[in-house]
Amino acid sequence: MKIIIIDDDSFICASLTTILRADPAIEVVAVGTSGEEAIDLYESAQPDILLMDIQMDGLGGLGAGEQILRRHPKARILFLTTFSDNEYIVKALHMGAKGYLIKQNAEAIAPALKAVMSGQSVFGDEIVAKLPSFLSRQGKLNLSGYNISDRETAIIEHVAKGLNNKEIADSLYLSEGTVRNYLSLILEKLELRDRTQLAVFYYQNRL
Amino acid sequence: MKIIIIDDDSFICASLTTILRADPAIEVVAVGTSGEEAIDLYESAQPDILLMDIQMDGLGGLGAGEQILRRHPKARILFLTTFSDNEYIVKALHMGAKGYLIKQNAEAIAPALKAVMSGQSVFGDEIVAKLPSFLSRQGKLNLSGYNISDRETAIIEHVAKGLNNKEIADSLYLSEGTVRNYLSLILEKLELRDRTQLAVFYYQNRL
DNA sequence: TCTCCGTCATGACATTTGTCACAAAAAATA
DNA sequence: TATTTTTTGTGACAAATGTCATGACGGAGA
Repeated sequence: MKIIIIDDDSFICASLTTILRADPAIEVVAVGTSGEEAIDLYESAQPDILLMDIQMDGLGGLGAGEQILRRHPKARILFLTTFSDNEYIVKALHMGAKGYLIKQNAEAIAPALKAVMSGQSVFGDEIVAKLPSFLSRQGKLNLSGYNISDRETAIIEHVAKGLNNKEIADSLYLSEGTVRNYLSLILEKLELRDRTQLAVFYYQNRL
Repeated sequence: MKIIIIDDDSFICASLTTILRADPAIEVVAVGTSGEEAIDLYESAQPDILLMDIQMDGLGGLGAGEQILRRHPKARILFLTTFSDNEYIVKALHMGAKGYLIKQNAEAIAPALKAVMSGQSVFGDEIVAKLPSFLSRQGKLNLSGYNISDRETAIIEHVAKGLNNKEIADSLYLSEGTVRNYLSLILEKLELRDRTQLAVFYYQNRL
């Protein structure tokens, strides 16, 4: 498979090239040191995978990746990084990158390339470990340990949408006073003070 | 590397075994058809990687994975799935699985196993494509379009912790009245009604 | 059957919250 | 210097919120 390597540190480029050339299945067809170069080289060499540092001067890995993907939506781009920077991870995921690897363990790059070649995406473990903290949507509330009824759960979910007592009452066909009573009970059970703390609790305990 | 295969469909087990045995680097040391069996086999065979269907009767792949990871935090578990179910993806990520593959492309499993063995995590492209929708925005609050000052941002962050006006005032060395005025202004700018809606906004617009 | 529990409700009350008008002090700007 | 703007503050007010006492109703279980 044909690979292009992009890294603004030419020493890293050389190291990667040497390591990858040791694998007969991998052919390094071009090496570059900037995002701009990555775009040109991608056009001319048409590689199977583009292996690119994410932190570079000028356009940077993300910018170059975006432009390449705009022209070639099926491009396989694998980002390399020294540190696992939260912001980059999220942007790379949004962009449609095929992976995000830590430079350190160089011997892991060849297997990663093969996995990408076979249609998967590969992420360094440090990267994956950060993902759960980014996810907050979906999933039910974790109310184990507390004794919360269905009705009460419904109230909690409405509070977490930002509804006031009147709106919750209308929505659930209850009187406003009943909603207030439920809420008072919920707050006591969860050891919270007010509806805002309940909303905070909700969003911090979703999985 | 030593692999255990778990799938409640014994035909799939057989197919996977055949495919993986074709690779000399892979040794299938055990095969099972339930989550309970996975736990026993993991203990007895001590594999490098556990390849397991996520949808099974009884304990299920997630339950078995949780129990195994509790005993062996360094266990490498790779989930297989027929469909990419959102809830499973999120739970698998939280659990600390090393990957999540679609069963369909069977030839991709061996490369994935090698990437996992070398310390990466591997996800099918259909899975990765769903991730961005689970993440919201960047680290800080996305206040573009609104004109929110530093002071106001500080108030917002305190509200999002569940503090009341008095507590915010004490924390920022302001009078309670001032905090109320700021909050009133913030709510107007963000077109929200009360502090609970502000907290909800905060948690839905950050990552 | 009786009791307990969850659901639903009302009224009263104190507190918190959000809004508004107004203004002093400090900082930035002309 | 004169002027705006920003930051901070007060007091008053209505509405929303949270708590409490109290009770009705129905179902599940002892």
